[in-house]
Amino acid sequence: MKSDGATLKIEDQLCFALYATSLSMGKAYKPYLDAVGLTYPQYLVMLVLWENDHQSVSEIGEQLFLDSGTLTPLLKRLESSSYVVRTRDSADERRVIVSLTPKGKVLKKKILPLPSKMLKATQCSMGDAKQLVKVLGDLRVHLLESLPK
Amino acid sequence: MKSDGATLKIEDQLCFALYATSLSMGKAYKPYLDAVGLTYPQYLVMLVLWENDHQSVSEIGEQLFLDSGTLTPLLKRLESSSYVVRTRDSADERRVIVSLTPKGKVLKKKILPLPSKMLKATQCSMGDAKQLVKVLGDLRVHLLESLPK
DNA sequence: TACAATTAGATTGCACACAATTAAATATCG
DNA sequence: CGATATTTAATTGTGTGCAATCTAATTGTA
Repeated sequence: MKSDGATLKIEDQLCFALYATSLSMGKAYKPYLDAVGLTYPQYLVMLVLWENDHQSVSEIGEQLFLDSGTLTPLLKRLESSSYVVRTRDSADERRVIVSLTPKGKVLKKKILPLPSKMLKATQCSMGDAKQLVKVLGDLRVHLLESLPK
Repeated sequence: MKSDGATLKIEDQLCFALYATSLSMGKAYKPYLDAVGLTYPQYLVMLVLWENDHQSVSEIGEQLFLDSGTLTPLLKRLESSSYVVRTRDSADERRVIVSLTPKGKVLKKKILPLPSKMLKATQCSMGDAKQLVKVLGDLRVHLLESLPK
């Protein structure tokens, strides 16, 4: 039980568990999202827009912790799928406003059962899930705080 | 508190928490791994090899839940960084054996303090971390079990 | 021993992530 | 008012992830 070997043991590592579980989550979503032609990050953007339509790229990015290098091509793909439209804000021409199309709004109804289906797949109770969301949220905050500014 | 809106609320979603936390973990590792010229997935491969040198691509993939489409280019980059060498198994020419170079072995000593540094960044106690690793492991198993075979 | 099935990697194509840079528009300050 | 700073996206380049396909090698089996 020397600490060297134990510390590097991959099975014990929280960060690998996070990494692997996150990837498996993406795989679990895939069959459902393939059916409507979305990827998981695209689905997240749709969630953000279903909550509040007409948001700028950076507003969307703040909620998802993604930058424009990721979002710009992703949003263009969502636009070419006719789920959103991108228009310049006439009040501030630097801003691009992303809005749902009718097709994008209709999709919400089709997607509604998905979160509970995924929760079932995790085999977590609602209470377990809520607690885990909190723990993960704290973890994320701590990890981001640890970054050199 | 109608369930429709609540269910789709992104803040409540376990899967988004996993996704965002996993990405932030990668960002937290980055400054340390940049210093030795590794990415996080490359670091995982090195961990696997430090535990057991001389493994095939598929053996590495089983432990990391990654396939050859991901590993082949990643391993080639590790090879061009002189951390590993890839050689055909003469007993079974289909297999490619990945082995540590002296430089790859030396790196282990330099990396040793990293896991405890990252654990500190999470602000989790060792006990918290152990429990979370278990919860995440169960979650991963359940999610992968939910896939249509 | 032929020959079909399986296995192991490599390859290809697409979609993220994200750092770094660029460009345009707006805000601000002297 | 005009130069500078800031803000916002877009662009570029690198590195994963992963499905699908391909090729070569091995295994099983009649």
